[in-house]
Order: sequence, then C-alpha cells, then structure tokens
Amino acid sequence: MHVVLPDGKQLDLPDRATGADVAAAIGPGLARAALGLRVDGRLSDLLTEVPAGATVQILTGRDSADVIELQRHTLAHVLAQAVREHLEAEGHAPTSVRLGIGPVIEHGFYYDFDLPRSLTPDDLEAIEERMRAIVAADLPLERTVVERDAALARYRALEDPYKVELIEDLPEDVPITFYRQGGETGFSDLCRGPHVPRTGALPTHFKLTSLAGAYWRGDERRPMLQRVYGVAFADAAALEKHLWQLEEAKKRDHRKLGAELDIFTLDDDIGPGLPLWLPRGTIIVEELERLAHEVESAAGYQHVRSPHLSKEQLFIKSGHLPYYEESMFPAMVIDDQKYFVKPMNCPFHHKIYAARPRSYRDLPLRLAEYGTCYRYEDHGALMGLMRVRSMQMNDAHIYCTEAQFEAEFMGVIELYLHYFDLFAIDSYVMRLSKHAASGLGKKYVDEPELWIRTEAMVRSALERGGINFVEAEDEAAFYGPKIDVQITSAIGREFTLATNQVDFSQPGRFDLTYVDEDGQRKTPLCLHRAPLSTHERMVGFLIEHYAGDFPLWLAPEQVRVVPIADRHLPYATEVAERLTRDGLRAEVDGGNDRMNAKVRSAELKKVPYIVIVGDTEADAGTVSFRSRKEPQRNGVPLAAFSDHLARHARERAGQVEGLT
RNA sequence: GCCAAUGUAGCUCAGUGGUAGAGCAGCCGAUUCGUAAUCGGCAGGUCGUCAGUUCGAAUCUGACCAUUGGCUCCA
Repeated sequence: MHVVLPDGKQLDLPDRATGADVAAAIGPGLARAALGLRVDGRLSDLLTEVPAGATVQILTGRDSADVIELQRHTLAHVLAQAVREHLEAEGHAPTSVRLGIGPVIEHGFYYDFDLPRSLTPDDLEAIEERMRAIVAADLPLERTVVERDAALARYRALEDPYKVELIEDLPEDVPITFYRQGGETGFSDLCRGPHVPRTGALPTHFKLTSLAGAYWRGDERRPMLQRVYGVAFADAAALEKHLWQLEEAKKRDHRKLGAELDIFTLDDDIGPGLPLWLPRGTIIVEELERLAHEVESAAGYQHVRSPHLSKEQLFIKSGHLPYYEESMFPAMVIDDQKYFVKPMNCPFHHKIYAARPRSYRDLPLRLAEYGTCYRYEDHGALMGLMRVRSMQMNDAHIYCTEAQFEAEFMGVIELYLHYFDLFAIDSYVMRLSKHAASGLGKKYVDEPELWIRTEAMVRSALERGGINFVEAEDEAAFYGPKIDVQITSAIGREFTLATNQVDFSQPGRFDLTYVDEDGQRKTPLCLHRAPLSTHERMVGFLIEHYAGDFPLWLAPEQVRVVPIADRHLPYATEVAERLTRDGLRAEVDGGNDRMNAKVRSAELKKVPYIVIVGDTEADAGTVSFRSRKEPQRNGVPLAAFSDHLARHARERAGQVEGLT
C-alpha cells in the first residue's frame, strides 16, 4: 500500500502500517519526534493503522494546537489510572473504581467515575501527584482492537455497567478499541482515541481544577458520577495565562461587582433567587426601561400592565398547566379558588387582545410590558442575577397575520441588533430552536404540520434577512419555534439573552380572532419576544460586559463632586445642582476626608467623572475633572462641562468624544 | 432536584474545646489638604439556624438553610 505525504509524494509501506510506521519510513528523526498525525485532515494517532491511499501529515511538538488535543485526551486516561491507583492504595478493590467517560473539553479534559467513596479537594492534590509520576514514568501506549463479545465479557466480569452500556450502544460496524498504558499489567480503557504514543509525551503543564457531580449520560434519572475536571496546556506560559484569565474573570463577576457597586443584594430572609435592587441598581434598570420604552414606542408598540396573580383557569387555558406546573410557585387558595403567581405575561396579554373584537386593521398589535414573573427554578440552578426566581421580562407579544409574520419577525431581530450595537455586544450566537417529533404532545403542542410550517417561515425570514444562525433540534418552546441569542458571560458561562418565539398555539387556545378584509374570523399568530432578556439577567450581563465601568448614560452616579476644602462646599453644591438641572446624576462628597481619599473612593465606585473644585474653580466658575472616559482636564467652564456630559448621556454614547 | 465544597462584624479575613479578633467601611472629634487611603477615638457579632456530645462548643456530631462549583433545566 502507499500513503500520500503533504508535499504530494507517495510513500510505499507494508499493509496495515500504523502512523508510527509512516513516521519511521520518513526518517528516524521524525519517528522520534512524532506525537500524532492527521489522516485525510482528521486527527489520528501513531498507534492506529493508516488506510491505504490516505494523505498523512505527521504531527510533532511544533503542531501544538493539534497535539494538545491528543495530550488532553491521554491525560484523561492518566487521570483515570491515577484515581484507580489512589483508591487501590487505600485498600479499595480495583473493580470498585468504575470508569464512565473521559473526553477532551475546551482548555482540558474531565473523567467521570463511580467510586467507593467521595473524593475531596485533598484527593485531587494526591491524584495530581500520581499523574505526574505516570507522566515521568514515560509509559508506552498500545492500541488493540477487541471483538465486541470479548469486550463485553471483560466489562461484565468487572461488573462495570457503564462500559457495557457504552459498548452496547456502539454501532455494529465500529471496531471496538482499547488503549493500554504501561504494558501487560498496565491501565487499560475502552477508547476510540486518538492518543499520544507514550505518557512521557504529555506536558506537565496541567492542573486538576475541580470536582463535581454529573449524571451518567447527562440524564437526571440515572446515577450521579463524580467528575474530575482538569486543564492542560502545551507550555507553562499558556497555563499561567489561563489561570490569570480566570482570576481576571472573577473580578468582573457581577455578583462581586454587584455588591461592591451597591447594585443588588440577596437576603436570606427574602429567599433564594429573589434579588433586591439597591438604589444604584434601580437606576440601571430604569435606564433600560426608558430605553426599551422609547425604542418600542417608535416601533409601534403599546404598553400595558397586568397583575402578578391569576386564577388557575388562565394557565389551564394557556396550556401552562399542567405541563409547566413544576416551574411555577405552588398555587394559593383564595375563596376556594386556586391562584398562581404568573410565570409569564403572555396569557394576560392574550386577554387584553380579547378584551374587544379585533379587525385586521388592528394588526399587527404589539403589546409590551416589563412585568415581573416568578418561576420556581431549581435551587441548584440559581446564580446571582443571571438565574433568579423573580424576573422582570423585557416582554412584548405581537399579534399578526401570517402575511405580516416575516416583517414582524425581522423587526424583532432588528431590535436585537440595534441593542447589540448600542451595547457593543459583538460575540453571540443566534440559534433557531426547533421541535423534535418525539416530543409532540409532551414537550411540544401536538401540531406536526404547524411546527414544520412555522419553522420554515422562521428559517426563510432569517435567510432573507441575511442573518447568521445555527439550528438546534429539540430545543423549541412549548408552543412554537424560537430564536435565541446565546452569549458567554465574563466568567465563561453561556446564557440566553434575547429571545423571539413563534406561537401558533396560544391564540387558538384563547379563541383570539380578528375579522379579515373578507369578513371571515381568523386566528392571528403571536410572537413572544424579549430582546433585552429579563432586566435581572441583562443588568448582570452588562455589569460583566463593562466590568462595572458603565457608559455614562447607564452609570448610577455620573459625577462625583469633590471640594478641596470645606470652604469650597457651596461651590461644589452649585456645580452639582447645575449638573442635576441638566438631567445628570451628580453627588457632592462633603465628608471630612482628604481630597485624595475622596478621589479614591469615587474611583472605587467607578464613577465616570470626578469633578474637583477649589479656589481656582470657584473664582472662575469652572471645574477640573478626572474621568474614566476621557483625559483629565482643568479649568473647564461649568456650562461647557455640563452640556458635554448631558449630550453624551442623552445620546447614550458608548464612547465619549474628548472635550475640546 | 442531584453531587461536592463553603458559611465568624457591612466587606476581606484570622481564630481547632476554656470569656470572640484585625484591617477596611460606619459614627464622633481633630485636620482644610490640588487628582487612588490624614490622625485619634467610639461603636459594631445569639460565630448561618436548630438540635446533640461535653463541666465547657465558633471549634466535635447530626439535621436544616443559604452561597459557590458542576449535572439536569432555562430568560
């Protein structure tokens, strides 16, 4: 047989040659340096046979981006070996350490175990030490293909249900391979590879980072395994950089900044996931509301209000009961009637639609409300402002005809893009979430042909609008497909921010109709949309996005006026009054600290402008300022300064043009 | 909800069986100062909660609550 090298040359080899044979045939130096290979572009390893005629590229330490994948994968096996040795050394039977899966992930790897006891953080240190010993021992890896029955028999003998299940689920035509490190008596694991050829080829720049529970195969009805996470990098600098980035991310964490900047707080007496907005946080929320109100009014929305409670009947009609009941706070009984706190605003808006007969002339009807909803989220899922139980939706429902659908849908997408531009959000993924036929009647309303039709409508609207998106199976809303915008927060967690959902179900359930031009009663479509997500999540995201350094228009306190001595207090007050009159949020620091201390405390609160006034300024009617937004200036006339700030705040400017 | 870790003053943290500590923040006083911490004093805690062990518990044990990291779920 022969293979093709990257330069196009053909290399003759005996049949069943492995990657290592290819490297050896090219030269002894390369054979020593080789760590893996790409076969027809796909990552493979030296232990695997190369198919005849394939294009083969040998990877060495220089191809670190590829090799690190192999190394992380092998490190997962080294981790498993170390965990087994660690527990065996304590006297546990080797078979009591059962292995789940151990894949490569971003920055590293993990391995899931079913163990005779819980691991502790101290164990991680000991396990890491054993891993380093395994790396230092430079154990050779071997790959063997095993008959399905032999593989099953092996794991049945070990009473390992996990590997048996994995093998049983492998398609018949896939060869079952094992990787073994350390020879006959070494550590062996079911694995499709690829791996580095020996543990000595692993970087020592790895670290076990955390310990977590994880359901077997991600299914909450199945056993919970213990997962050990690790990170690994090709060199020390990359590991250091990664750890440093984690530290930096922690500084942006909205929970930390939210407390430091007096934005929100959580109180045990109130309850988990029920945040309190402090005055400074309330300013931010109200600025968002003002923004949304302006943008929506210009886009033809009307604003409505609805109560927080309703009789169960409403949610039976909407279809939320019973399928959504476990996410709702339990009912309260009043006058022998069950009432629920609302988890969504939509049923109320449907009732507003139904409050009078509607004509096609009323459509599209766009009803907006920033109503607070309550959802009984799993305790373990709560997280700062990002995942809460009381949330103010940036909500609206658009009722329209099928003919109007595309324009309305794109109008909402344009709202997103407008907001993303305003907030300089440039890294996000738009996702079209679709139904799965298997969920019809359970997770999704049982209207197969409507699902297919609306999904096609959404897809064509997006394509015609030139919007990039990915499609996600089995992630739709109960009542229709949706477009979500996924963002990654500063601390590396993914969240859904904006959402835009098509609803072909609820209008019918509520008997919503309009009289069309032809005099016929017809059922409108409904769009549920929340381009600013919930105000809780949006503020949480913005805190991290700006690292607490808000643009002027969002900053809770825009100007801090610092008098140099007490005698400058009257002028400082005059400055603040002028700024306030121009619509700015300004405070005077009249305390008895030294000026330096006052500047420091204003900086710690990340106040965008600190105005310093002393004799010079008071005499001339000017201000001197230092700013987080533009270079420091002295002796600026008060009126010019106030106009400058007021203009930027009014325009919701992201960047400030320096005052000239 | 599940697995694990953590919980001491508003914040950051010390205190491993013998009467609760520090710095910062707060309050009071002195200082009146030119772009990131002036000095002194005062006050502040049922050590997450409830039980248990003990002559004695912040410290040991248990249950519960909350937070954090994950899993599941989601705006």
